[in-house]
Amino acid sequence: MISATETAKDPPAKQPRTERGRRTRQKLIDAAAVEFGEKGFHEASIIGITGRAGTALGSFYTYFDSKDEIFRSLVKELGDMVKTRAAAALEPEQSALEAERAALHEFLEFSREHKEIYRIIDESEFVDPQGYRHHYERTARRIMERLAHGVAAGDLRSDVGEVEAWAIMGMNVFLGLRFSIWAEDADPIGIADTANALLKAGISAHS
Amino acid sequence: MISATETAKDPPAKQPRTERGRRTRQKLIDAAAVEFGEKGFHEASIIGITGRAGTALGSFYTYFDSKDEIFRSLVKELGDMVKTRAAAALEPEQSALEAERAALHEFLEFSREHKEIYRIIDESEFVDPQGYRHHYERTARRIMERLAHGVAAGDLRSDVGEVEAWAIMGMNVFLGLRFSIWAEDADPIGIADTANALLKAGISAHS
Amino acid sequence: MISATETAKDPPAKQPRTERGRRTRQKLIDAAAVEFGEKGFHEASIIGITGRAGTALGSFYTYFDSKDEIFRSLVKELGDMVKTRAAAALEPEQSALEAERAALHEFLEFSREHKEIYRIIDESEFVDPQGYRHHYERTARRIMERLAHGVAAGDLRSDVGEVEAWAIMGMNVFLGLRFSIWAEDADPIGIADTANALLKAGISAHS
Amino acid sequence: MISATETAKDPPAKQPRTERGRRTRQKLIDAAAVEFGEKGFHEASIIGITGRAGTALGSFYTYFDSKDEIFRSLVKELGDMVKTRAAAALEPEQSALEAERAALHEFLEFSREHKEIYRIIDESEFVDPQGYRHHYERTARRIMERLAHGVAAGDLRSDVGEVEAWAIMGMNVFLGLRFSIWAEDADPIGIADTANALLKAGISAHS
DNA sequence: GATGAATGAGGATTCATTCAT
DNA sequence: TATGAATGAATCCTCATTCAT
Repeated sequence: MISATETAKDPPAKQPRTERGRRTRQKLIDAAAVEFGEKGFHEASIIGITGRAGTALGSFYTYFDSKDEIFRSLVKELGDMVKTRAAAALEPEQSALEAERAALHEFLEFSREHKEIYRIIDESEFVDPQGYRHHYERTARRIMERLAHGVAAGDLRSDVGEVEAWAIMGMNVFLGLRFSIWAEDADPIGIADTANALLKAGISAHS
Repeated sequence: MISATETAKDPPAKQPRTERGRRTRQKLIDAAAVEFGEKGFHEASIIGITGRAGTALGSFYTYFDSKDEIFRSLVKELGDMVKTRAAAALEPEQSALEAERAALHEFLEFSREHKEIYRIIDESEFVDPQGYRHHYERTARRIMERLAHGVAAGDLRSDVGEVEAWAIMGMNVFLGLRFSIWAEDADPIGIADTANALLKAGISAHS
Repeated sequence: MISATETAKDPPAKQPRTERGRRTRQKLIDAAAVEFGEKGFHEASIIGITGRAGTALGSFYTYFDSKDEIFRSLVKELGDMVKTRAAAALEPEQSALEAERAALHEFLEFSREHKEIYRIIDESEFVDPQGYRHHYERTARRIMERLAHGVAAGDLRSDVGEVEAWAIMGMNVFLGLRFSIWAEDADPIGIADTANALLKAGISAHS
Repeated sequence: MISATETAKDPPAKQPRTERGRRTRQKLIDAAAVEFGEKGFHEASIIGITGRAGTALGSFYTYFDSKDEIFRSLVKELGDMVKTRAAAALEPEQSALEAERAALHEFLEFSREHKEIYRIIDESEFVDPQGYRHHYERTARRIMERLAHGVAAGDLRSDVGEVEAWAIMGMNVFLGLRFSIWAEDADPIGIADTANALLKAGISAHS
């Protein structure tokens, strides 16, 4: 149902062969994150990227085949960062609900540090549809795995599954949009607690 | 879920004076929905739109000032449709939870009929950022109003508020993405029921 | 052996729909002949072509999809011109040898008027290999047909065929290069007579 | 037919000092023959050449000043090869016609072994126009000298001269194109015989 | 109103050549 | 000598928009 593996073949790409090359490539990726985050894919320009990176225009093509390719690299890198950050926030003995609270909290913090992530992931729907879909499917899968653990541990209702995973992901994404990107007018911990209360017992008065 | 976005000042636009003109204009709007939905804003072209509409390139500018303008018109039109549909699905005597279930169910059905809506609303983030933000803020506000009703009626916990509204909107949007746009491998009624159970009592085993 | 037909499908191309458009297109073709003849394909530029044609850069793309395409159109046009001119020079009652003399003479004259033809046909070997091959194969075929007539009429030896056709074409092309393109230091009529004497009786002293 | 083109001043070029260097240089020349023959001058790239040669990009400039220079070196090398081959095919006591037959036959064989020669010589028209012209003028001169010998020996008509030399060169080049490069569907000996019969007595039935 | 030709700013991309290691 | 990263000039092509008919 949900694709089971990371894309088999990362494009072989032009991998730098020296340390100096590796550094230049990274400068370009970082610059691209800023440029794309600020202007969006279509308004962004290679000149803008290399300008920010402090390299010559041509150097871009030493490391990337095209504007599309660096964008895709960026989407993947951001996805990896989210995954890493989320994983780091989890602790072995946590209950399923505590894990979701920690994951959301971490995501809210991460989004505040990397505001560009929303525009880049959102725009990947048009620039790199496969990467876009992959991003959300892998994220949903991670949530499902956590939920499955919770079910196995007896923390969660036994019928909890994919629908709940996508619902949780949607909650998280929109809470990030509202409280990390558009305004920081509420404490991430409070948001995470509130959302967690919803998950724990719903919103009904007579639970 | 996805509602009309009225940009502050609706420029009076070039209104057709004759019936023939009105028909030509509508043909262009319909063609634009297909073109934008299929290709996204930037890949779409005026030629593509007029080609589908069966009019000459120049005729486009008889009715619209720019590519941006027809895009915004389209967003507005789609928003109006959803608004109408959503309103029709609600019933006066419904409880707050029943209203949310009905709203989600209707949205899932609508999304299946108008798959282009996701791409168009999503892309408005880049084409008409103000409209994009406005769209979600107003939708969240509408949900908040329903929740407030529920609180007043004693159906919902008294601390339910903005965070829950955004969480619900996020759930709905992502459930639509997964189960209406990407695949129709589950029954909208079942999805709506499952999501509603989450809202009602959470996912914990010991509620 | 030698392909029997003109290429089935001339690319549909962007045909002008008005008289004005037809004129603009022709201005571009004429300008391209000069530009390509002067600079060669790779040094030539679209700006150079539109500059000579007196049109805007973008107008080029109203009529041609690419630099390659106009080049190919040109190769074809030149090939057609050669064919037309050669045909016009032939007369019904001519003997085979007289026909060859007339064809060579006409070609020498034509080459003097259209010196760009050599560079363009020659460069088509690299830009439009199919067109290049097609050009010489169709020319050889025409010569073969004339020779076959001559054989049938009893003017020529009965074993005359494809080898002789290619030999004659080669003679003509190189005589044109030497006496029409590089220098006009001899009279086309004299050249044609001399070459025709070779065809008639060879160069041996004891024929 | 295709002979060495010595551009007025052979720049001393970067001669390798060591045996290892000499070998690297030769690897580059060989690789260039393949690359240019396959892609033509403009489509060929230095990276393509060094890739085939198995050297680093930068090493190219240790041995050649530019892409043009290696191209010219290649033309010269090919020319030297043909010159050697042609000379070896001629014999002292041959009649003028026999010499032409032997020269054509040898050229047809050589072209089959070195199909790249056509593309490289042809493209020199654009890359090294002086060399191109020089090449054919010198080849024509060589044929003229052979013809002059034949006239002196009484083998050939006394009015045979430059026109016939260019005609013969053209025949040979186009027979090579047709029967060595494009297809090998006929025996070089047969071709040479047929062409020689034309030279000997023409194509007329009543010679 | 309808038509389609004309316009030109704007940007991605290539690749020969230079240079630091 | 060998290596491969860095450079940037050069140009093709797109397409929204304007305009003449």
